Amino acid sequence: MNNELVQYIKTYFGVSNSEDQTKIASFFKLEKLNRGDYFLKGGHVCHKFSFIREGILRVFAYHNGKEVTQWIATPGYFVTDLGSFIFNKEGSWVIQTSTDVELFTIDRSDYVKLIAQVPAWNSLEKLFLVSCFGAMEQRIFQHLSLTAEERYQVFFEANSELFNEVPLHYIASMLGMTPETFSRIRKKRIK
Amino acid sequence: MNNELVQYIKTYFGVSNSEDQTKIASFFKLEKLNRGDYFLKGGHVCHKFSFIREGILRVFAYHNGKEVTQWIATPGYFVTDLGSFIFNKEGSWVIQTSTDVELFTIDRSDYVKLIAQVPAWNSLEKLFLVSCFGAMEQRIFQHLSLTAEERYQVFFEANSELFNEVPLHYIASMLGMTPETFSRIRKKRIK
DNA sequence: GGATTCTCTTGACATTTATCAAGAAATTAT
DNA sequence: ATAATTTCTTGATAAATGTCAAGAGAATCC
Repeated sequence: MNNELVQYIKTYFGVSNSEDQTKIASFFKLEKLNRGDYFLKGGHVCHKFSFIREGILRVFAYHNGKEVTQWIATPGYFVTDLGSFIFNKEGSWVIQTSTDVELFTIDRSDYVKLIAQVPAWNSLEKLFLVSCFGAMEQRIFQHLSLTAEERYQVFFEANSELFNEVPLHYIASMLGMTPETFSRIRKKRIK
Repeated sequence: MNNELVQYIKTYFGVSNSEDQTKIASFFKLEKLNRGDYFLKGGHVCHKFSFIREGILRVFAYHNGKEVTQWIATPGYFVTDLGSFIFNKEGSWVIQTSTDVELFTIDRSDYVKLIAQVPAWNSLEKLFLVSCFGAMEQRIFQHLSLTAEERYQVFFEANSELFNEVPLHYIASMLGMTPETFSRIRKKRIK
């Protein structure tokens, strides 16, 4: 387990110092959730930051009474409501497991300790956030410059496995189209 | 000048320690650009991070030979190609002034010194990035859940001054619609 | 200050995407 | 196993948005 987590930490934060790796890893605890459980309920403060070892979670919010999927979080990546976790304020998102899930989780009080005990942490986390920032810029750019069909294609090429793992209307929503449009694009592309 | 910059630094990073404020401010230098100048040219590495004292810059990229505006940067905010600046790699964006501009600028070598001399910096910058991260999440959510007209309305309510300061087709592009659609929405709303 | 370019609008029309309704297929619950 | 629910597809139609073309007005250049 620790090796796995250490690997995530290396990948995410580029920690090369092995002492830091071990120290950072020691703050995270294995957490299991059942399918359908909430990682974060609407209107609550998010007190956890987790790497996903196994399983899938969906980040969404309501708009006009409908669920709009903002992101689908998969193994090897992290999950949290970042603003809520860092600033200890009410979250913007609902986060729910879509399958049974295994996480490496740190809660806020341990996170505070981690920052105190690993001086490099803030720098590492900053670099990590800059990477995320760039990914979000690209995602916005796609909405400014691509059609629904092109967004489908780009996403499919990078995430084809996911299409067998979650209801497709989650992906449709995350790409900013209705399930019907999504279905018609698929039909066209399979021919 | 310094007071102004110190104010930005307080606003952005929530620095309360006045010694840090002064120290941070001392690394930034006033830079003036003329209208039409490039802050960052396509394919180059971005070696600056700047607060905007006066004027407007546009962040864009090309798609199918057309300029797509990703962001319009205004006074009181910052401008850079973050991933390029931090990781010293080729930028994703072109950044061009839309008016004459006055900036408080730090270049990469001074940025390295700043990090070394102000221990709190990484932590401050991290918090700043988390805020930006949340803003981008919201922007994506708007593309998933709002129509062009609704995006217009939300943006107009928060940024009405901007509509007198830049060509409207920049704003149209940034909101993910054509200038024609933008124009028709305006017509409808003015009545 | 006249020419040129850029900006914005408008109309006609095409295309994309959403909506509504229905049903088949798959999954889940009892 | 059966029923209930969810997921996915399909068709018909409506609405939103894009494209192309033209022109008026404003800003900019020489």
